[in-house]
Amino acid sequence: MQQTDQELAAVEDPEASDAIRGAVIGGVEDIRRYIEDRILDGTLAGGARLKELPLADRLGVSRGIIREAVRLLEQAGLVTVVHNHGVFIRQLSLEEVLDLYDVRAGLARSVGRLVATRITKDELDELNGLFDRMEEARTALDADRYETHHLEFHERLLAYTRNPLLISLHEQIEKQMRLFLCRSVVSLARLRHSNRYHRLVLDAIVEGDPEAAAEALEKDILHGRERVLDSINRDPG
Amino acid sequence: MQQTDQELAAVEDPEASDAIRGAVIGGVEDIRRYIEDRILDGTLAGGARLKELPLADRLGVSRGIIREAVRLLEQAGLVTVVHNHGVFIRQLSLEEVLDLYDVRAGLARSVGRLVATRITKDELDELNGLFDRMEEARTALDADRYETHHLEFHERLLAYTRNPLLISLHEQIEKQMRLFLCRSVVSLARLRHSNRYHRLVLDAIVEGDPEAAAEALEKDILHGRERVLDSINRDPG
DNA sequence: GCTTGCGGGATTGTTGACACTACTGGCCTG
DNA sequence: CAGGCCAGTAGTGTCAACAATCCCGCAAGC
Repeated sequence: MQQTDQELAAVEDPEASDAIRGAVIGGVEDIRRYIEDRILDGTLAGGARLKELPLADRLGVSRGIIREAVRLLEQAGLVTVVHNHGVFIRQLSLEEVLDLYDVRAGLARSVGRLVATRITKDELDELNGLFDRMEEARTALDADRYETHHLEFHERLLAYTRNPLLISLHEQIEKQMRLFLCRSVVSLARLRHSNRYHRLVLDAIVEGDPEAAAEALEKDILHGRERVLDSINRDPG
Repeated sequence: MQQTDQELAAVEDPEASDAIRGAVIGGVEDIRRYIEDRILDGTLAGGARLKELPLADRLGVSRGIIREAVRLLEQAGLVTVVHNHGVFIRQLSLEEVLDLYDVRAGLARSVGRLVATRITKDELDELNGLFDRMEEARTALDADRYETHHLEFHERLLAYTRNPLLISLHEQIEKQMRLFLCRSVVSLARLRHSNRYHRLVLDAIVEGDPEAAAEALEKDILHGRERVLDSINRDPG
């Protein structure tokens, strides 16, 4: 809405119509989400083949719908389609995972820069509250609760950038990462060191220093990248 | 190829099969490229409606193929699909374009960091050659030739990161940007200032300083963002 | 014994038709 | 004359069937 002087466009405006409808969508998107969920929860393991007919049968829809949903997932990097052969759940090599981290590091930097610029007082309070709860969980060595708050922390951070594309890309990258490690193993070592960068991020935001916030978030991701490398070197395969 | 000790995988390996086939693909991908080209060259203007049946008829394929290609384009952010209403060429608001720049700035940073780390001597020579040719064109005020070399410069830079995901995302972002400004207007002002950051990038790479290279490339993009804002403010609408 | 050619079965690629929805224009009514 | 109702039509959503391709197993030949 709130666009008043742009109605001169001869072309139709999809947004307006979408606002009216929008509620009851159904169809391809549902199927996509179903398959995606099955991939992310490990039901469909990496490398597994996805047969269209059984899946269509199981979900009570036609193969056409499945194929459309698969194209979405292909573009999102969750499956690989081989012509005349089938669709396979994507399996990431170590190299590809490291590539993911490198991309995510850049995105994290944008997140830091934007959040520090755009955050409101209330939102900052929210982040501070989450940080405190993380500290609590950390000192109590409660990995599960720490992880819950940690996820929430990053989710909020992302939302406060107010950049839908950034949010969308970040989610896409994170989904691909989950292809590699279905359940993020929260090591105690990670628990011990993790909050350091979050403190830096919050400090930078309070100071209104976008560069420092960006730096801290980027380093956080690159630190995670090194951790993956280390864990692989220590335990190959 | 060159993967010798990973043949133990019980699951099928789509990559290997893809290498064998791969040459003659045809099908959805061709259709996708056709539509994409028509969008990027302005034949299909932003906001225009894309009717499946005429398009399928024109290209001599069925509507199913079109629909699959459209899903690809939807995920790539080039079209918007409104349920029961149609598919529209995406039209970017100024805000969305600025969001694109913010994301691209982060990606550019990753590019700089990786290139400075991984580039070879020959590749650096290649970049230096391109830079010199850009300087030539710049002093001659030959905007077209400058733009050609400029595009090549960034393309090479991107390739030298050796990060396929980064390359793919960058291309995706750039395609979306072209939705906004079909023909990038090369102003003389831009011509005058543009090579500064490229010099910084090359210097940083020579010095083997990833941080500086990342910084220069990020600033280059953010500079472009400001330029867009200025040009809009100067010439609204 | 190993390779090579060849059906058989399964799965993907593609198509045309049917069902449903939303817009369009005219008509009827107040 | 204005406003709303109602077919008609264009276009999308969905489906089931047909055609093409590939993998697997088997048998024949060297």
